[in-house]
Amino acid sequence: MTDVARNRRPGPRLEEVARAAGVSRSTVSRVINEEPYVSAKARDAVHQAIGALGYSPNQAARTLAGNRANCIALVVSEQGSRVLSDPFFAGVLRGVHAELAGRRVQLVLMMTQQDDEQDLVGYLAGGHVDGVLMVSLHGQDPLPLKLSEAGVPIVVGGRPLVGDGIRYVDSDNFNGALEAARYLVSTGRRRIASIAGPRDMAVGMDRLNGWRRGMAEAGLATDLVVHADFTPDDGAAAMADLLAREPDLDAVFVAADIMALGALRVLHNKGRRIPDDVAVVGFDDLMIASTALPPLTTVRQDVEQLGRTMTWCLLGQLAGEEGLPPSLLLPTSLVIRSSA
Amino acid sequence: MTDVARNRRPGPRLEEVARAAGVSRSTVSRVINEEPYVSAKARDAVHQAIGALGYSPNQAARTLAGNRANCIALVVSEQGSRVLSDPFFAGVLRGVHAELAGRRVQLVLMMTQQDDEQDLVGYLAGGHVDGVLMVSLHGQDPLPLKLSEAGVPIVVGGRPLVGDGIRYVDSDNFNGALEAARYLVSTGRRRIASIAGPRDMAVGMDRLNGWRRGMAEAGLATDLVVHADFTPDDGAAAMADLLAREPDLDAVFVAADIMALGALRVLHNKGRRIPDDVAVVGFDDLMIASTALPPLTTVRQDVEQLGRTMTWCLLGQLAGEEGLPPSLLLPTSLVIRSSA
DNA sequence: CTGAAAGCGCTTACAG
DNA sequence: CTGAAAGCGCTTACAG
Repeated sequence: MTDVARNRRPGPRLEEVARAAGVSRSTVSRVINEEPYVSAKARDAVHQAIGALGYSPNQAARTLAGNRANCIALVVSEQGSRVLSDPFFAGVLRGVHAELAGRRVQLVLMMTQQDDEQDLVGYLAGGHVDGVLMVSLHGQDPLPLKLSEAGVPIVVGGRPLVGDGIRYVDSDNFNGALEAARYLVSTGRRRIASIAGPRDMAVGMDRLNGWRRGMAEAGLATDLVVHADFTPDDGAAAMADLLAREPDLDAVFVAADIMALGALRVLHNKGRRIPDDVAVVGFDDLMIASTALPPLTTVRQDVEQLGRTMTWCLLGQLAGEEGLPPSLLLPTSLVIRSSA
Repeated sequence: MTDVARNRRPGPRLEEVARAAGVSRSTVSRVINEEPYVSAKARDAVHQAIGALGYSPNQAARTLAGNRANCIALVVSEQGSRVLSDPFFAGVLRGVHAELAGRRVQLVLMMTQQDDEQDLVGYLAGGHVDGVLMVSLHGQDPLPLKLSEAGVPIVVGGRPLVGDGIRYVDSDNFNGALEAARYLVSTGRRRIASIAGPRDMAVGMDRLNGWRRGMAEAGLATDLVVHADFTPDDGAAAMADLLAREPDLDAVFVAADIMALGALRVLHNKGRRIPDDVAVVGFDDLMIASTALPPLTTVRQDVEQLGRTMTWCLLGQLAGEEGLPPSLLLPTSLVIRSSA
């Protein structure tokens, strides 16, 4: 602390750019913020000065003066802290980042804990961020609604189960599951089970309903359903359960690849040939789907695109754009491999 | 823009806290920053006022006035944009976040692109962040060295191959691989191969060298080595290669679970029983290790702890703590399942 | 232990 | 299209 200069942020200031370009600070600011009503001559001079000096604006000062945070938060509602290793989250993050590239918007990552939710709402509503992207694996999460009520612009990844007006982007889980069901029917399967996701998650219910619709179209029964968590072990337990109830089932639609992994193991251990005896279709198209034994037929969702679209929606909202869709569903596609 | 009040950050200011507590702004600031030389009476009054008003300080103003960013960057050097879905990255991120909890330090996520590296160095060295955590999967990456030379405090996750003075935290890959090798030897294996990682990554070389040392200890040959990328397909190709060269190999140490997945598939397809004919040991202990067929014996590294430790190192450095270790290796442990 | 005052580096009406 | 000036909300020597 003896050397004050060392504590000072290095680099030129807007002031110096103005001097070098022969204009006022106001004009430099306008150029930087790409405002209209700047002469081409002034603009060029400023750009050149910025380049020559290597100027980069102080974000804190911009935020303080502009009453804009230049920052959005990605909030992950953490269930047992396993979210981050989820490929879904990773894909969304990748998409968010890609969409933000080149914009002067920073991404701050926040995770909710059970106890600090009120703090988090206070923080996010307190102007530290301009808007919020949220990935909530748990549909009942009250946080999106609270933030929305607090006036924070928010876009949720995955349909929330509570809060009607909340903008979200999701994969079209219903139609993805419907397509999977139709495919199984088209290949001659008749006794088709489903390992569904949790009841408190929209993704679980939407995929279940899509499968149900497909069964109904074909006049097939929908009694063979077991709900399970999105883990291999739960998928395995569910598969064992289904086989005990109906040894003659000839297909199973598993609402997530990660559960399908467990289901494949159980089918293999019980001596069922895949797909000869039992056809298996998963959902998500994780990397592990293609390396499973046998390679898994599955419904592909593009989670990176989901992240990009969420970000696009939020930025549009922040820019005051008109006519943005309230919510969006992204198409899925069936990837046929060996398991069905 | 007609309603100016709407554009103003909501909530009370430090000024109001000072008034409510009956002290000056300076004193409130000191309390907030936990500085010494504040009377207990003043401290209590301030805390009470903060609570009553629901005050939360404006980070931008703190940053601007304090010449401190209150923010660290997590930089991910992106190779083909597949990094984010890597469980390694996810675990590190979780650890970083956990270690940051409760501190008034924000985490900004940045990804390097090929073309903007100079911009990134400029940005990170420009005082926008106080320090940098970096996860570079590619050991030759010049970025850590450049940042270090630019005076940016940095801690790297995973040993960098260039830049001697750079502080890093890594798992003890050498000893983990050594333990794996010793275990295979102890179970009577004699013709032991290894699928090694890429040569340009420290993690690849360290695990290879650990295995070599274990072989040397037992007087066994180290000729059966194939280098491969950390993907299931590359692991599969490497396994096929090894079997072609030495049909009688009785064990293989695979330097990453994700490659082991492919190796298991090839061994299975070629009719080798695991572990009866060929024992397989992986590295990492990913979730997929326990659900592989058969469940994979592997060397566990605690990547979340890696993230926590990186963060701890960086924060200590920023706080000017003395006697911090230059770099750290975290212990690994062998997890014995069915494959070996 | 405490307060008055300067200053961090921008943006933004306002007046021209 | 442009500039002078006020102000964003804090921190930090400085003086006491």
